[in-house]
Amino acid sequence: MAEPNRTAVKEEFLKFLEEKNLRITSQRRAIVETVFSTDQHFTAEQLLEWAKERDSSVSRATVYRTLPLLTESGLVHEMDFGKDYKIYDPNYADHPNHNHIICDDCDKIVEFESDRLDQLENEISNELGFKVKSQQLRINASCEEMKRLGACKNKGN
Amino acid sequence: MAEPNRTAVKEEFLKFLEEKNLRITSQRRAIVETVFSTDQHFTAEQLLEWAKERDSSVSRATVYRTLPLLTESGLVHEMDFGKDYKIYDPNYADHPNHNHIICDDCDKIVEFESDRLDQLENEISNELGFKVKSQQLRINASCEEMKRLGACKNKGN
DNA sequence: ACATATATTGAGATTGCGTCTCATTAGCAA
DNA sequence: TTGCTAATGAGACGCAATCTCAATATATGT
Repeated sequence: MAEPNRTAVKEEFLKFLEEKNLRITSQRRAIVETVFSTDQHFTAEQLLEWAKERDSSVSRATVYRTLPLLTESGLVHEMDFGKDYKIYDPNYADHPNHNHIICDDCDKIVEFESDRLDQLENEISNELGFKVKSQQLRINASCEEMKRLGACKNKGN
Repeated sequence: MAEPNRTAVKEEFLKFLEEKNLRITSQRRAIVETVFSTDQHFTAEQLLEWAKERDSSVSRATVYRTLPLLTESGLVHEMDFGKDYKIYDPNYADHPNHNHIICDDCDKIVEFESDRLDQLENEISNELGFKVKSQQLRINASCEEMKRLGACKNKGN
């Protein structure tokens, strides 16, 4: 997976701000630069720390105020793995519907996409009278058991 | 959906405690009675309030200490809907694989089960080298949009 | 460039869920 | 009953996230 075109994503977010008549401040610039200069998942507190290195004037309040804008723009995805903090994924623009398998044995997180899954979700939601806005499937799994069966397709760990 | 056999579930949990050499205290009795006397979802704080009505000696600490036992027993399911509190579901013994649609318009939570979904999850996990242990699908949806289309199947609200 | 309207900011107080501490109490087995 | 020790309650604490409000900075029109 090659490094995505980060510049385009950054500009897309600035355009998003403009369209909402929101101002492009130096702090928001620093945050956007930070977010789309990595493809790692991060927490709000991590983002605060990183953004502060870029522009020490960035405050916790601004980070927490900007994150909802980032998720609303559809360029960052907010995830909940059952911890008491949220995790953000800056790769969402490229893979808007990906899901996660968390391995309870080795803590590995594997992402996957599935058109069949998306379609099934839409079907079920429509039947129940809803229109899907977003979805999050989390599968907790075991790789040990697959190793025992000789069917584990994971490399290390 | 008929009222499930609550007495059996309560006893199952007491047996679970016994097997782990844990003591059956009056507070735990009150909590168990409370949990399995409803089929509604609840938060830890709600459970505390309800259990206190039954036995005023039940404290916050004991509720928070008992909830992990309830989930470990498999009789209650802990869920994370992205809020800053967790939600607990006492119907899990009867419907161990159900999923949730949360309506962002009216906050309604609808449960559903789907064999096709379960099967698809198993398929995908196997392909990736994992064995499913548990899963949680959350669909955030809109009923307003369906109403606009005249396709909303929800009654009130 | 400059002035104006107002969106945005930072510092720090505050909220709220959940956890921890520790002295006291109460199950339960012998 | 006794003794061991799991379990308890009250309240302190931790931590992510939100809120307040006076000060500041941005975008727009002139």
